Amino acid sequence: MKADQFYKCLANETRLRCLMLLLTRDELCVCDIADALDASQPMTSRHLAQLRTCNLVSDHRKGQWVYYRLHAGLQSWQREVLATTQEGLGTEAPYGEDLSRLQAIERQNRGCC
Amino acid sequence: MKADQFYKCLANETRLRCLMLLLTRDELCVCDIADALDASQPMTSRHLAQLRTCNLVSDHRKGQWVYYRLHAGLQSWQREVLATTQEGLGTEAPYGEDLSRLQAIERQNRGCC
DNA sequence: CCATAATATATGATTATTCGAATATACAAA
DNA sequence: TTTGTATATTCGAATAATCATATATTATGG
Repeated sequence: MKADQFYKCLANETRLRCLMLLLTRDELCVCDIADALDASQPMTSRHLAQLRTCNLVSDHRKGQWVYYRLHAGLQSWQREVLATTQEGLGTEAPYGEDLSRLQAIERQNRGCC
Repeated sequence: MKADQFYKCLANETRLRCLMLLLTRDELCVCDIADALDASQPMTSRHLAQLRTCNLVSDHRKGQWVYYRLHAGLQSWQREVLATTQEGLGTEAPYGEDLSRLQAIERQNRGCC
């Protein structure tokens, strides 16, 4: 993938928020991501699909849920860029809040969604 | 600056090429950048102006030339992202070629432009 | 099979980005 | 002041991205 294409994927707050969340977990289902972002399901799905198309994330269905994770084939410098971003952003809005909401969701969910 | 805004600046090959070149030098004038990129002067200028507006680079005039450099106020994680990108891209096209052309230009220039 | 939940995609409107071409400005040297 | 070189800006057209809404699709439970 070309570098500017990679950065185009990061150049949208919704997608960046998805990626920051995925960086903290092995995998996440769409509904939890949407809830954590406090965003609509279609919007969340569309941006995840775009990340999938660009091979930044991969997905797999488990029953009625679809789980996304960072793509295993990400180049190491790309993964490093994402990690650096997360450290740099720290608990800044809205990224910190997303993580708090995700944790609250996970406490509620004794299963999923 | 918001993170997605930062990445919007990197999401264009011309701007990314400019930044990669600036990362290797203390400062560069517009004409040398344009020549190194083998791009038109207006296009180079427009993208540098955009980077300036977003505070990724700063400029100063020295006689008839305008020099650009990475902005001193860049957050450290942003500078790290740029450095990681450069390492990751290595000598990939067109970034490697840009640097070769720049070096050729610098050998010719006993002064500037 | 039916109803429902989770997810994906399509549609249409709006806005943003990009580029080339043309023009403008700033400075230097003659 | 004129000429030339360096740089910036503006304009219009083409393309791309974004969002909200509506509709499909897929799987689960009854």
